Amino acid sequence: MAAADPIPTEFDAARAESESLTERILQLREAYYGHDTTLASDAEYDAMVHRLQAIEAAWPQLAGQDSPTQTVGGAGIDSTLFDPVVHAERMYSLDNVFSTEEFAEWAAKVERDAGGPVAWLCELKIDGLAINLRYEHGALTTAATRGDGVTGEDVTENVLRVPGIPRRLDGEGHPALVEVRGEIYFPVAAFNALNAEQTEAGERVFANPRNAASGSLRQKAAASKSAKETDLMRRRLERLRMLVHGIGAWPDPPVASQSGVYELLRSWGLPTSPSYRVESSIDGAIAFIEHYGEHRHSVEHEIDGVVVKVDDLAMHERLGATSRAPRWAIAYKYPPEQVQTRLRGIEISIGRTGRATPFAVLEPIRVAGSVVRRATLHNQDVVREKGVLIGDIVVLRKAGDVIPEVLGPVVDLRDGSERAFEMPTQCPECGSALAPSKEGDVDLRCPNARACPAQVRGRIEHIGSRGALDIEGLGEVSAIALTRPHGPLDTEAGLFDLTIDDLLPIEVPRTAPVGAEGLGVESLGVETPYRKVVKQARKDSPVEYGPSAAAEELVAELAKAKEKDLWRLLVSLSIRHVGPVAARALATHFGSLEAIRAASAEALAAVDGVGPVIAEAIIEWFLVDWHVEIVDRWAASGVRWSIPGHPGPGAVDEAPTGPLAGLTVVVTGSIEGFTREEAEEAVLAAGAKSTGSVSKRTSAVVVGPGAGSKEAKAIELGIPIVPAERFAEFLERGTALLE
DNA sequence: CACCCTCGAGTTCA
DNA sequence: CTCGAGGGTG
Repeated sequence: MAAADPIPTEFDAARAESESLTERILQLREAYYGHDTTLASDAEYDAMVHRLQAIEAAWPQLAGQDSPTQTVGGAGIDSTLFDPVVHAERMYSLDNVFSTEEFAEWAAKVERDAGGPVAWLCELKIDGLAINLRYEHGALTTAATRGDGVTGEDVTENVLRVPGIPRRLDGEGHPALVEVRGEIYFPVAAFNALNAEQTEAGERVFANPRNAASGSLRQKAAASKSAKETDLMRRRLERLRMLVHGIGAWPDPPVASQSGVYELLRSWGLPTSPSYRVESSIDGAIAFIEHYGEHRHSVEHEIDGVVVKVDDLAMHERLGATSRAPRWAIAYKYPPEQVQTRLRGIEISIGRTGRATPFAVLEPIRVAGSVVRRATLHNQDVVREKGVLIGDIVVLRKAGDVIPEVLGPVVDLRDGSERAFEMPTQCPECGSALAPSKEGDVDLRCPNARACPAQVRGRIEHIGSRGALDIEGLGEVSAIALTRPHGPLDTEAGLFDLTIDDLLPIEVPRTAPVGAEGLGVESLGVETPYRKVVKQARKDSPVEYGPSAAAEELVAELAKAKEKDLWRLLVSLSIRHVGPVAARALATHFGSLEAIRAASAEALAAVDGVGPVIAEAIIEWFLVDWHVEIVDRWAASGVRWSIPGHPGPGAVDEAPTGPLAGLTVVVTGSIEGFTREEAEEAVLAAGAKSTGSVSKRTSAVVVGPGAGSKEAKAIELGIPIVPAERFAEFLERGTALLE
């Protein structure tokens, strides 16, 4: 259940502090502006605002539109730019809850006050900018921002450019005065496009759609601006949308419920949300909250929560409001998917191919359910494009809810101490000079493929990985252990010669617990993953050691790996551009490594899926002595470099046969009775190609539980979907099943 | 010359 | 799982 992300206890403290700060700040502000008195020094006031900003940076769900941080400084009312508008009726903000338990408590209290069950109107809380439209006798007279709830800014001129907002209401008999409240927002797609354009133009990106909407609406047309600038501004406004969700300043509307209000607004030609629902129970409302918690991305705009309102308008009257917020509505806030945190530094990691990849070292922060401390920055160009400086507060999100991604800096929070990242010139692991592998390449590489510890470690880990030899017990941890200084391996050449005796002495320093790095805790000792105490007769007699289960397993798995498929062995050589697909094509065509080695560039490039570049990469690979040594030593250890019974190069007709011949199939989600690997093997065995991404060339997508974006993509492209239960049937009958 | 695909990489959790 | 980069294909 995505809705009730477990909230750490610090959250409650942060929330309490932000509430008391908000109250204090608003009091001081009122005293200052309203009564011309000062209850605190400017410095004290500033300190409070800063503290609140810091809390909101760490807990963005606490930063609502009505927070004093949103209405002071930066985004606040600036009378020099926009005329103030006093709302005919105050624009309230909403109280927030952050868990379903809290929501249930609130709702139960409302039902007690109401004396019985209540109908709940549930709607999506859009991450946009609250706007008040004032209609007099059916004609739009002003559009204003929320401001502090009492006074906002006149942004009529800009709002008129937002599509879908009528200047005149449809129908007849409109009240002399009515205020229509709603949210102006950027649809996610338009927001992404806008940020892409900003990046391209060398301008700063917007941290979120709300800032973008606010920035766009608060642009000022000026005679000083060029026609081009004015045009740009218009285009931006035309990408905005509005949804309305309330009325004000109309004492006796001719409807009895909030949902009735929406129908009325819709009949007037105003844009209302298509996704609201009236639920007859608290559980129903919770189900709505949970549903959209899991489908936050299936609507066109960002959702930061759900608003639940009592549907009956008479009840609104009865329940009334506190000084800030009505008692008949509440905002349920989802845990944020975008947060801000400090970029402590940018470091370089060296991959198995020697590629130097910069990654962000972040102040640890919780995003979408896990604590993130690092995020990849891909390469120098990406660092530059994102415009992040070391020391910046950056916006972070989880792309696809999994991979942390730095979106960009919060420029407003810079204090001048930030510094630019400079790409190092030396490999952090072996000190070699980094250089592009060929002219004009963006990526820098460590040239020391043979001895750079990072590269050797990476290659050995790769050999054990699922896409290569799939060796149980050979993952990241054992790759580190095996390649430590004075460890048994200095390249992968000796991998299959490893014996239990080689493994026994391996010692790995115990890693410091998270958070204790650099605290001078040096005496953590070592771990001995491959040996265990067998016996010790008496306390003072010598200890006898024997191999641990991990050691036995690794040796046994290595022995098994020697006879795995030729294509897997090929993949494990880390030849550039030779992954599972190219390796399969090469293996079936040539049948043995010897045949591949003997082949000319033309012969290699003639294989389907192999072109001149891959061919060249293979030929060059075999020209390196220590590469050949890997092949020879593995062969001497019993590695089978050929497909038994293969008739020889080019002899195998590659035209696939079988029920799925000629199809391209994608498998996603979990399929009962198959691992992912097995399912893909089965697809291949049936004569189809198995690929990882859905495109218009895909023939069918096999969808099991847990499928994500790929299923959506398939539906979007109209590609046939095979449910997991019918997978076996599909393998036998092929396309016949699809008709 | 598009467009699609594969490769390579980073990250985090169960 | 997602992205960028760059190779391969129609």
